[in-house]
Amino acid sequence: MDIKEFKKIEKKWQKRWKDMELYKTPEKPKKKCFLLEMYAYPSGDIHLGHFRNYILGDVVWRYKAMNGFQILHPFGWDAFGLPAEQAAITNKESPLKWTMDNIAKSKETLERLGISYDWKREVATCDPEYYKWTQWLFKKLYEHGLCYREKTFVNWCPDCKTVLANEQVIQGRCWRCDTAVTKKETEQWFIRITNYAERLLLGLDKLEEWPENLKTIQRNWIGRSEGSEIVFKLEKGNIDLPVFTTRSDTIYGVTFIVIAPEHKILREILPQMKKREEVEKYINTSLMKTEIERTDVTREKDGIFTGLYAINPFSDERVEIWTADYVLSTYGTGIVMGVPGHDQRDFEFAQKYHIPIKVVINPPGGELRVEEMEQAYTEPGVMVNSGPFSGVDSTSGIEKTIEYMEEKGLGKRKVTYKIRDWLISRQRYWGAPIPMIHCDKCGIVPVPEHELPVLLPEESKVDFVPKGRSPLADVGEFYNTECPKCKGKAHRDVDTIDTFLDSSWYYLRYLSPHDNDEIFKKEEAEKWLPVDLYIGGIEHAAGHLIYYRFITKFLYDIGLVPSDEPTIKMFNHGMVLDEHGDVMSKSKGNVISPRELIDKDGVDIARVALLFFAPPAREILWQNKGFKGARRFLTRIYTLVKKYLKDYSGMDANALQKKEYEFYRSIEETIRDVTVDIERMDFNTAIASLMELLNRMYTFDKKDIPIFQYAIRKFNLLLAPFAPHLLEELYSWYGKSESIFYETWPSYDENAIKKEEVTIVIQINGKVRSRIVVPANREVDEVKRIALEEEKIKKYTAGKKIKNFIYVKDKLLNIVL
RNA sequence: GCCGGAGUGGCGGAAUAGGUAGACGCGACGGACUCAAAAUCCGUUGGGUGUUUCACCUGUGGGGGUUCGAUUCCCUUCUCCGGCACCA
Repeated sequence: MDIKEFKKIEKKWQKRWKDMELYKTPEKPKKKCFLLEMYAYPSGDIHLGHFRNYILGDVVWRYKAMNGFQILHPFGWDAFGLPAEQAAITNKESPLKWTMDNIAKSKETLERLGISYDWKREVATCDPEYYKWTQWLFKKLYEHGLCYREKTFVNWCPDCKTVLANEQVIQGRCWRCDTAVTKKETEQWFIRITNYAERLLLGLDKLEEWPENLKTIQRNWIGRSEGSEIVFKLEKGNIDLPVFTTRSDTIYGVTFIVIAPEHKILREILPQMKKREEVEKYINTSLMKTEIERTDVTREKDGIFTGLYAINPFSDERVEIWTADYVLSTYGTGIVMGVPGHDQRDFEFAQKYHIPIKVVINPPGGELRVEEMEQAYTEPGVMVNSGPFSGVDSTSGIEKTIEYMEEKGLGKRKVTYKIRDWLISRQRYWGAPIPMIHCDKCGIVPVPEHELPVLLPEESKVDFVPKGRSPLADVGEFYNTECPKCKGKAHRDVDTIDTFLDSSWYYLRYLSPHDNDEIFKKEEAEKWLPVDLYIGGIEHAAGHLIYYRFITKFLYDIGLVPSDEPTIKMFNHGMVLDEHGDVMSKSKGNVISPRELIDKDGVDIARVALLFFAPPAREILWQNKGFKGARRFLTRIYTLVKKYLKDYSGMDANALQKKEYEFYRSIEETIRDVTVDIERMDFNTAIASLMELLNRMYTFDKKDIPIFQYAIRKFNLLLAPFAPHLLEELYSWYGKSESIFYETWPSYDENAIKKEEVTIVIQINGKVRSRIVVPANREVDEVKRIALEEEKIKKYTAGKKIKNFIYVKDKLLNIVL
């Protein structure tokens, strides 16, 4: 079959489907399915990775449709973000136009790919009708005390000239431009996601249909750690120096404490220091360092003694106060107690600076001697030199010291998380403006709801070249405003919202994308939520998918959504790599565009090839050759149907001859296998089963009898989700006028699958020596008797004593000699 | 360093409540069709040995174990990929 024929069919059906509104979301779903794939960032055109993701969803749509589901299958655009602005800076293009052109192009490609989206529900986050509600959501978070402004040291990308959330720093580098991230002290907006840390963690246990590795990434990211906060006191002056520790059993071994260089307390106590200038110098050098330099594990730790002392609340001992940049200001209390005897980092630090080392835990049955120690002893043991706790087992010592400190008011039990509050303001133009107003008199005042959206100023008035402050700061008509409270002079917040807030709730806007009065209709939420299946890449595990869960929990708490988890089943597809296993990228010049593929082979062939290459969860190494198999397969079915399709008015399975009945059985088995495989998203093996059946159809010699027509018809239904255009065409050849996707998915004949004859493997000592064909369901004795009469078996058993028989019914007999 | 995932023919990959390893496809080889080639159709195809329409040996990264029987379970080790990485 000519490729042109495929393309003609493709065009024909894409048009018909559009005309008949095949993908339209039903108003009143009886059996609902909310099917979601991650929306796309419109940078140029859809790429092969997207294509793979979207055909996975498309197969599910078609399968579910044939199983009687009413489906919501929407699509949209993650349309705000830096690349658009970058295009504006480098090519003097309008960010809006750049974005809209890319959306148009990508959308056209998606339509040509025949993906089953209900385009009536399309959303784009840069649309004021959309970002109005992003701003509304920001305000809601603010109203519920989950949004606050704070001046602190934050991640700063010197290239993008904006701050970054923790999730956007990948191994010390900016997620977008790969520049080493530095620290900068500024005032920023944060969202208190840490309030939800515990629930985000516990919720994972209930997500049974989420991949285990994805949940592990989230667990690690949340990083729950149980311990206690112990309050050391500054020796002079009534200042608290709380430390967080998981090892309160080592409290008597503290010989110093370390404060993070950017810690506020350090600045407070600075005036008391004799060596103030040196300490200030150290602090400044630390702050100059990049994230990579500071977190380099191989680097030797350094620090400086402040000259001040603190008091250990357990022992009343005086300990040195140091500052060192290996201590992170954003974790725990930003102050760490140094126990060199029992923590390797503290040990190295103490050795370098000649700080005393104390043994307070002895190994079971042993005794440590400081002079002989070459490293810290970090294992459990017996507490010694620990006042009232001496002799206590160190594991239970943790609990006992906590009880003690709570009783005496020296500290308290504490759970700490690695996850940080979400830094959400960005010093860039192309995003949703933060809907807040700063008034000298009234402070921070939210923009009233009826004034939303706060529109981005026109592009012609904006200078996009980054200056380290938001471009909006220099647009007078945007900046200057009136305070909603006192009506006095005020100014707008000039930052824009992190695009991860846009994407945290986009799935909800699909529920009622054109509603101007509400973020989404509650009754629509009741109808469709939660998402039944969400398909996207694993790279979003510790970013988008955490925010997505978090915002859902928040909206659940304020009564807007019926479930506190957004998605029942999550599926991560693998990446599409080039033939050498490298990521496809423009700079490498190894990009293959979906358009290129479908121009050459047509959509159905490209779909089958991509689906057949590997299981969807695994990565694909691109192979041009692989397409040949898909092309052959689809051509073969086309040719066969064209040649042999006839009228068909049913067939009687019971009247079939033996060979025909076996053919019938193989059809029924294929129905079962394909169904099971699709349910498990094992699309590659589903297609393999269909290939097997097709091979059998080719070699089946009576192509003029009803059973063959039966095979054709079942085959068409089973293949339809994978190659929809072609199968729709073949279906129309039966004289059907409706779409094949209104057909019912075939069920199979249970009785036919039960075999009346089985092949039993005969093993001698676990090695296959022969096979016998017997009627199904035979007992061991009968099989034994037949097996022992086999010539091949006799050869082995002659003169030997048989020790044992292992029989697995209908499968195997193992004779143990 | 810690936590995940994976190692199966020339290649992509099947098969794990332990039970015929290599489904299906690519490639290769042989045959049919053809003046010829392509396409198509029909076969063969893990490696090895032999007396080569058949028989045996060997084989799922390496080593060991449990078992009548291990790609599957356990221990150990190597390699690759991914996540986190001074988190106190």
